[in-house]
Amino acid sequence: MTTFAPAPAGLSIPISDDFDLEKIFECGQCFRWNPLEGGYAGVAMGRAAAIRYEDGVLRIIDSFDNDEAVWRDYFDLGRSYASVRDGLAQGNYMRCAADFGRGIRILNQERWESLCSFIISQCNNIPRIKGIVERLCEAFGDKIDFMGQTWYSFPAPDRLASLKPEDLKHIRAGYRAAYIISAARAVSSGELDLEALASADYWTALAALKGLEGVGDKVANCAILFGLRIPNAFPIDTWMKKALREHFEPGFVPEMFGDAAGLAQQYIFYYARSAGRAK
DNA sequence: CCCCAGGCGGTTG
DNA sequence: CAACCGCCTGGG
Repeated sequence: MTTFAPAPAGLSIPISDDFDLEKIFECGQCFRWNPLEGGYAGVAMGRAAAIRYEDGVLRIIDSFDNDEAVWRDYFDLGRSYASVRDGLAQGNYMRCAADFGRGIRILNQERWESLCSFIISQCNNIPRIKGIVERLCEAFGDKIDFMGQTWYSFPAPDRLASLKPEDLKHIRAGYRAAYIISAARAVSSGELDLEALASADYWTALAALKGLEGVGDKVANCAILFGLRIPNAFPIDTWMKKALREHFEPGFVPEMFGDAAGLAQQYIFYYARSAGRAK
């Protein structure tokens, strides 16, 4: 410990790759970030944080230790998105989608939070998903004091495993409450090892996750892409179905994108959804 | 009132 | 196999 080096107030990380904070937080991959003063504020990895991006510099101040490595990993800064995007921009439709989604990055989110959040997402709209997730965190997460406010971490599976569906009544998750608890129990007991699955191959992870109640192809692929960080997962929801039907050959398989499939999915999804909303 | 919203699981033809 | 339907809840 040196006496002359003041503790940094926060992080300043210069970025030269694709990076658009609004697209990253609004493209539907995460549910706990909200706009604040030209940037975003929220909670990830047990840290409340305020984040902004201006003039090519990512500025972060968090409630814990401002560990640059943690946030570099979260924003996937070790991967060059510009070059992957360039490779995906083939054919008119994919070129448009990739251009439109330029700046999206796939966040490396916590495994359990990602799985649980996408269980909640099924047959639901984003404002309501965010509401349910926030109520879940307020009720069962740990308090975090930050910027004069109280924030809450995402509750660990152990915390939820002992609950009964009635205990989640006020969360207003509806029929998904039972799914949340049974998934929490599977993770908490070690029956489902998310850490191990992260180093497994895609098909192994898919089969294991689909063994959970209330987890089918869509939810499993989201958890694999965003939580297990397996890059070739390809979640197909109603928007993706429509886009694939209208703009791809009937014999399309996501494997044709290889390890860039997950990012391709994000570009297609973000593009299709924005077009659908504009109508 | 109806319908839909980033599904899943069980049943039926 | 495909098609259908109920499930909780909230918003348009």
